[in-house]
Amino acid sequence: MLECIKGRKSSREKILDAAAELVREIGSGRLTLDAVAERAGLSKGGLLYNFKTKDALLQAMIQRMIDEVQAEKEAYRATEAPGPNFEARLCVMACLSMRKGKMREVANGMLAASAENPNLLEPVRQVLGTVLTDIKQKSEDPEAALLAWLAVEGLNSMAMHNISPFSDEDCGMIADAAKRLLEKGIAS
Amino acid sequence: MLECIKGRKSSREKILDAAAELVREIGSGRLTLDAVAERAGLSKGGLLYNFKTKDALLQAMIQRMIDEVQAEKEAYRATEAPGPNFEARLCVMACLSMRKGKMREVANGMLAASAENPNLLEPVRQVLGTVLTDIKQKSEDPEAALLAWLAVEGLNSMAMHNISPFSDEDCGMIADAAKRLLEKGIAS
DNA sequence: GTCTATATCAAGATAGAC
DNA sequence: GTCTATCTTGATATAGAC
Repeated sequence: MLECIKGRKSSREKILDAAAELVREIGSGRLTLDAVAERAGLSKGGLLYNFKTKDALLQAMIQRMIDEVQAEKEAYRATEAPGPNFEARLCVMACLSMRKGKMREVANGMLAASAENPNLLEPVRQVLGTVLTDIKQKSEDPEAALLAWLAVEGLNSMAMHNISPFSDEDCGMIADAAKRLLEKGIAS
Repeated sequence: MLECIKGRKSSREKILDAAAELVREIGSGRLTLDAVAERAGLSKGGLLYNFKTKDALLQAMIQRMIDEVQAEKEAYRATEAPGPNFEARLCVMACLSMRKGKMREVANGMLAASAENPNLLEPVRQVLGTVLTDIKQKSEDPEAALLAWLAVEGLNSMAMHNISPFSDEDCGMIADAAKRLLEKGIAS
């Protein structure tokens, strides 16, 4: 949060980027400090100065993912037009934004943490719990809202594991369908 | 397929069960041959007689998962009442059945393979591709069908990573909502 | 703040006895 | 078909120089 005075990214950011990139390339369980250090352009010593242990690195990857999604959601809160199932719509939009740009890589932190030490996912657990109660309480149609949210989570999960069979057009169509479901609900 | 003459499970089955169990307990990236051997009740030598390499074990875990889901789907094909989006309904039902019993553990094979060697997920990729074209072609309402399928996949993904915030009642409600979406479609 | 060197340990795989 | 070594590699983490 404080690192942006210089034009260059801080070492921490470069390291987190490198780690997230590597997960997809070599597998979440093969993420080694050596590989991260090389990709980030410093030595293992330099890496371990920034993150005392591998768990600390993974924890930071998780936290960054959570922060980015949260920020994305709040950005949509400011720009989205009001309407039914507003809170769920924000979640869906934020999830969908994980398909593009840096966010896509950032999500790999979850895979890496899950592989190494499932306990590190505790913060994610908590966020999902909050989102669930939020959607349940604030939605005009909670069932449609949960289906839409889960659908984009499913989409993201497949993308994260690199097994998504969906083309970009498919994804656009699904995104539209999810938004329509949020607006109109399930037919009766 | 041929191992069921004796009352006992074959060694291969015991090994696959042990491996699937361990993934959730210690993390997909920490799955070691030693741990699997101990849990399965044999030595590492015995384990490596059954599976020449760790990749072979992971590949077998993946294949078993695919086979079980496929079998579940075909079982539903025989018993489910006909109706709209029939093919999608089978997929949704099969996915939902992964929440119970042995199936739940079996799905962990995907995590283990993803951690160790993402290429091992290729069979999963192919199955998902087939399911997608199937649902697209055979559904009266492809958009509703895809949303319902993705929603239960999202549910499974969270369960697989042990980050699901959904209670059993939640899951029942979501399952019902997904089925209703398949029957009635999105409101217009 | 980053580097090299190294200690320590765990994991996959092999060989051969039973 | 299963067991007990053992080989070899690679990965985390530490210590201390620059």
